[in-house]
Amino acid sequence: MKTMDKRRLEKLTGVFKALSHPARLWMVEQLFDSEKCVCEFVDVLKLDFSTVSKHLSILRQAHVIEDEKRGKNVYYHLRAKCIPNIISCLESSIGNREI
Amino acid sequence: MKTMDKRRLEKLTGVFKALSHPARLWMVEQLFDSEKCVCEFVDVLKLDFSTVSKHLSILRQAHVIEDEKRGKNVYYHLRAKCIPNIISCLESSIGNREI
DNA sequence: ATAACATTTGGTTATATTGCCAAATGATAA
DNA sequence: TTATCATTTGGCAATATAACCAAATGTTAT
Repeated sequence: MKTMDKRRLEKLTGVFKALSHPARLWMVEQLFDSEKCVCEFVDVLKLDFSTVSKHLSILRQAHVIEDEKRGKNVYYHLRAKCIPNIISCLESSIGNREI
Repeated sequence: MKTMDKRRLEKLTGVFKALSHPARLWMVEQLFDSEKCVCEFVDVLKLDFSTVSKHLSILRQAHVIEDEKRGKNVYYHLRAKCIPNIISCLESSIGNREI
């Protein structure tokens, strides 16, 4: 495992780690077709505003999503455009077969 | 967030969680072109045998890899064949741009 | 300027993950 | 059978993560 490989691995694992929480993955999926503001997530997830904000921050740091302040709100967009494909690929590869 | 969606999300986050550790992701990459036995990973990673075995177990439970006992050894194979594509897709989407 | 709103940050506690060691298992070799 | 080798399992300590609450920030409305 080379040094440069280490940094590459950390970047990649950062993305996977960001996607490895149900609330975060769900929010990412909500961004597939349109931007959302933080409050929209809070309403549905029934988590504290601060909790949702921290989850979004983890996704942003991993470059999965990006934020845009507009008026009083912050809107989040999908940045890593390949994630929809990744999810459907994994679902057909793993999700179908039980056991 | 529907109930069935919840199970789907947990399955998917299980895969992402499995891939979200540098040693595990590295081992998965080693399996891209050929099977490996546990001892081969231990030698390079310099982690305890038991630690490596547990990491592999997490990957197996997530259906990312599968094991095959042969003689004294256990050989691991890649099971989720789309993972090489996923990684290269993420690398071009995220890995290239700094900040 | 002050108030109200949306979001983030800091702090704390509960839970989960990671790593090692030691012991258990399971297969082959002597 | 006994010994040996490869791997897994159980248990423990250190660290990381997730949730909440309270306080801080920044923006718009009055």
